[in-house]
Amino acid sequence: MSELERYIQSYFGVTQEDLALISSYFERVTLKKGEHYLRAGQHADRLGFVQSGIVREYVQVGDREVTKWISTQGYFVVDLASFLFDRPARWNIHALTDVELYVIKKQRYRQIADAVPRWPELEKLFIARCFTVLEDRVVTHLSMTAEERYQQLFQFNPSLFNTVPLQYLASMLGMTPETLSRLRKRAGA
Amino acid sequence: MSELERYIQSYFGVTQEDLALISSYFERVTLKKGEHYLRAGQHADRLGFVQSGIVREYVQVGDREVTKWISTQGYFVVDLASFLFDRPARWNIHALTDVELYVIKKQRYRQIADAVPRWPELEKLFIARCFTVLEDRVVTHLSMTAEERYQQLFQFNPSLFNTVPLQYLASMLGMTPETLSRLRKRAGA
DNA sequence: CAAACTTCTTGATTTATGTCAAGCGGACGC
DNA sequence: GCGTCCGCTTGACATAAATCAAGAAGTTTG
Repeated sequence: MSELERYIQSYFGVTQEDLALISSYFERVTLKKGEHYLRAGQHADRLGFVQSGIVREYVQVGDREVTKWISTQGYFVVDLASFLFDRPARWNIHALTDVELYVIKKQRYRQIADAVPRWPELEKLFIARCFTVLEDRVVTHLSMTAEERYQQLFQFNPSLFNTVPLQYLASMLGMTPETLSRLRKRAGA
Repeated sequence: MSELERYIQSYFGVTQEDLALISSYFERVTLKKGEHYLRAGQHADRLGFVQSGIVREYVQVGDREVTKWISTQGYFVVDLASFLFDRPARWNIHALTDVELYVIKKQRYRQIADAVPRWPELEKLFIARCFTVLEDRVVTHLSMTAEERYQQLFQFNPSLFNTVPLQYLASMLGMTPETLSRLRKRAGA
């Protein structure tokens, strides 16, 4: 059972047959460190699942890059607005390490619904979960200081701070690299 | 055609028959100014649609209230995690004016899917739209100053600043009432 | 292996925003 | 109509975080 299948199983709770069917629709894609999987302005016509490696989603704002999210094993990577609504992608998606993905094209993705009748319902629940995670993230920014946001992320996933360049974590937390560096020093002391 | 029907029509593009059917599942509820529609910890077993009036969604954080969103005509109000996943509500939902809602109970809501086969798909797309709006809101907090966030909201919906107490808008924008007051003064001058 | 980049840290300083406190003014009840 | 309350503004000050600049540490490249 691949990581993808394990993930679909745990989140969507489908049968073994459906599981094999769904995962057969994906194809394996590898990215070299530094390679782009998607660039803003393109059409995101495929959905990726991170099997291994680290992927960064960012948006160019003026002369700086704002990291929206870092995806590691078990995350899907996509520009959802582009994928579902055929709009130009807003996010750049970029490999921070060598990456293995399972990827499904939009056209094939649509066929899942035919093969698995409950799929739209499962998919709805999945997206709703993502929505509620983002709701929390917004509240985080409305109610916490930079230090509290750092502490929260560190407690949730300390290993990120070994594996991901700190400048990207700082951006994702909404602070400068200098500030993150100082918070880390303070927390460590 | 009610505002609710117009809204469902424009977003979900269903037939006249489906439209009438769906809207018949809702019932009209009114709230007095200051009344709570939902309190954190309760189970949100109903979904509301704002027909008129202004509704505030907030969360208690320590000794202060953080306003997550202000809903006016055309918005749905619900704690989605509670409604879909039967978890205790995290948001308080509170009438800032007298409010007219159309409300549907979860049990009846489930019946829509039986009556309108395309419903799970439509619902998925609707939630996905909400998700992408929140994605933008997160990026807003990662990349903009308090002043830029104020400008953005003011340009998007200036009338909010006449109709909603500024303290709540300040909270929703992630700043103090004093800061919002000063930004408004500066922008006006 | 050394040079050239990156990335991170650290210090000095500036700026944006928060906090505290006082006062103004409109809305509401009596 | 007058006091009271509530929401907003304003000022003085404190603090968090950004910016600018330099240097250290680690990595990649030739």
